Amino acid sequence: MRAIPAYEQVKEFIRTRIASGEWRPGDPVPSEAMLMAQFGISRMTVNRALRELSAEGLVDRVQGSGTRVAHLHRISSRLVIRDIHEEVAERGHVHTTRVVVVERVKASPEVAASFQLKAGAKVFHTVLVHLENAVPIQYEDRYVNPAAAPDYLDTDFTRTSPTLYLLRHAPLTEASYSIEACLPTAQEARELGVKRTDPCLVMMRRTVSGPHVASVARLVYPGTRYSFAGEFQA
Amino acid sequence: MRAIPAYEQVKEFIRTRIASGEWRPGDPVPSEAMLMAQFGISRMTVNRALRELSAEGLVDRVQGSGTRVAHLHRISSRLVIRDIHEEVAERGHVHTTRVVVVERVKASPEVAASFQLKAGAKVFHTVLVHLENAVPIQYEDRYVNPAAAPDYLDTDFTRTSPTLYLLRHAPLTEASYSIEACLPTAQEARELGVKRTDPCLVMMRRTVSGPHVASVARLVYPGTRYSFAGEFQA
DNA sequence: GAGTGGTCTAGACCACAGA
DNA sequence: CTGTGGTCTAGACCACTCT
Repeated sequence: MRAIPAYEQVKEFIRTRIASGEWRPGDPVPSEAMLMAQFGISRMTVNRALRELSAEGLVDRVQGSGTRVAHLHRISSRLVIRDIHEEVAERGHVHTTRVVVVERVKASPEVAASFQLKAGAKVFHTVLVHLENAVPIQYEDRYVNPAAAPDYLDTDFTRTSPTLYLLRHAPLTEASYSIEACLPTAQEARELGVKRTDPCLVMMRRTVSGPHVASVARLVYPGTRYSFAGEFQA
Repeated sequence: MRAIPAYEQVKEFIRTRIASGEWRPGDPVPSEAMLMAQFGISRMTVNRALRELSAEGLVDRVQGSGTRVAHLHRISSRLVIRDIHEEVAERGHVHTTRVVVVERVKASPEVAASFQLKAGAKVFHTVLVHLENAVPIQYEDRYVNPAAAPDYLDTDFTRTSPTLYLLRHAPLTEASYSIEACLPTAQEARELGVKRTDPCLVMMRRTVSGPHVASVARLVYPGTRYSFAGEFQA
């Protein structure tokens, strides 16, 4: 049994008033001095509560002026890079992997450019199909920079997914992605067991680890079996 | 000219060591007592620095045990609800709107359920097509809860987008979304000027404002003309 | 000048982990 | 038990806004 910290009580007090609509965007929030008196706590504690609410985007604070309920012009959500094995396991399902290609190849001009390497430099290339309860849900076509993960090809991809391997051996420092709707290529359709006319979600992802571009991946999800979902919380 | 706060200096000190790879995931971070001595500052200040790094996901703290560099199992990115007019304008392009349907209708059972209203309750319904430089980029089919925005239908949707109107009149408190790849319906294909076999990104979005579910929208983007993109930063 | 928030200190008590 | 982080206080000085 733990007491709820004072700063949490202050945050909760303010949060509920904003959520209920009692305090509307632009309205002033009681000053630190007010809240000190009202809750009978020290200013550092009130300050922490308000500072955290500000970091969460619920209030705007202006030195010399005061604290107001923020205008939620943009509410935002977190989209996370997760290991697909973990994601499937979390749904209580069985994840398996079919290995299609594992090779060391000369980089095409496009791939070389992504890695900032010379054209023709050797890179690692894997193509895997991820299955959830034996149904294909992701086609993963990935190039890996040997400088970032020299032993990548030694991995048993049926036991350790590329994402997990890379998270462990080439800690992420930065990444970028895009999500599109596309039709699958002939090979993708065949491996995923869908028709060439079935729309798919395609995520292109580029990850950076320290000084290296570590990996460039094309992840194809059958549109009929997968969606990205999330919640926004103010 | 402002001095950099002490807690920021501590954060920066730790951040650079993590980013450079000098401290790897799982490695211990100096304890609060160590950092107090090293920087010659009080514990509250060190504590603030470490607490904020923890909130940012860069370190993990365990009471009684210590602070360690976090394993970036999941790096995350912000996906933002934005007004499409603003988004197009930011690209330096011209945004226009074609109004297809503006009506007050009895809610279907599904829509009523979303709004937690009785089946057959009256709701607002709009269908718009958003164009970027005269090319359709979004088909917006939206239901709005009259309780959350009673004057919604009076809006001139060629001048104020539904998203903007709702952000102003029904401040967001919560939202959820999903993104899928689908083929467009016959009407969507016609309005967007794409073939029925052209894959589209479909975002379903549900927004909550105070006590009400404010709006449920189906946003259809031609896959050939649009993608969601973003960056991840640790 | 009065009121606001931004930062900082030097203590304190507590809960928890690990040897 | 020692060392860790979690919380809190009662002051303090400063920078800023608004009138």
